[in-house]
Amino acid sequence: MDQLSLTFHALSDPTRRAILMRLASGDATVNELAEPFDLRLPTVSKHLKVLQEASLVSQTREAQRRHCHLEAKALKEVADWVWSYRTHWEESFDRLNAFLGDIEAAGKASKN
Amino acid sequence: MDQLSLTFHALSDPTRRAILMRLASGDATVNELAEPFDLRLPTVSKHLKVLQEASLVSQTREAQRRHCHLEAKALKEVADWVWSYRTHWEESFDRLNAFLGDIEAAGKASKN
DNA sequence: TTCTTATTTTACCGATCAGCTAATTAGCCA
DNA sequence: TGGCTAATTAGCTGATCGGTAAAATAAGAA
Repeated sequence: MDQLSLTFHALSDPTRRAILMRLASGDATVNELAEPFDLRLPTVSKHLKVLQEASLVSQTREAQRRHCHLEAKALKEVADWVWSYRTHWEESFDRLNAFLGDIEAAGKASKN
Repeated sequence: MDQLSLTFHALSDPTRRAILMRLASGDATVNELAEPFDLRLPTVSKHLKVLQEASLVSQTREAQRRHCHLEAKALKEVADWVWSYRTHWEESFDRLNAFLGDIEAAGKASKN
């Protein structure tokens, strides 16, 4: 599978996005990451595996503990991909603005 | 399912991303979209349904034809989400720069 | 009305997904 | 060694996925 598909798939799960958000505030062990969820440890472990395969998270070992770290580079690749569509949402924004402009103009015209 | 999960899931398939890229260059019918792929029409039709449920594509009917249109607003929501992690990839960029700076400094020092 | 074109719906298949429990690995400590 | 803690692996389930063929729907054309 290509990198972008792996990344988008990893991000398509709310639990995995929550894990990323948690890691944005600092590294954490698997147990710490699992704590806020109503999920068994193997489930969280599996989610972490998906995030690692998408290069969104890395782990370093210290004794039995695994310290998980957010790898933002993969997120930047998503940002770059989606950014290439920027002109399209700016276009619709322009069309909306033009439409609202027309309404305003019509409103002013009706007052004269 | 929440909007972001729908959108990320829709984007996790390369065929669907290719469809979006094609639509970025202009509206197209279902048959036109299917043409470059080695896929049956129902398959493409299903992909389009996923994209529509994620609000990434809209359709308007003209006779039998369905004209598909890229809806970039959903992409902007992805951009906004991923943009909130900006500081993290800038951080690692800074760390890389600092590292390269150190190497450069060490190189210059060794020449003296 | 029948034919053709455009597209969706239905029903099926094998693969993958997210969750679970139970068992296993790995490393610390007594 | 044996036990405790941290985490993964193995194996199961039901749901969803991406693909198919075949049938149904919709609307213009003959």
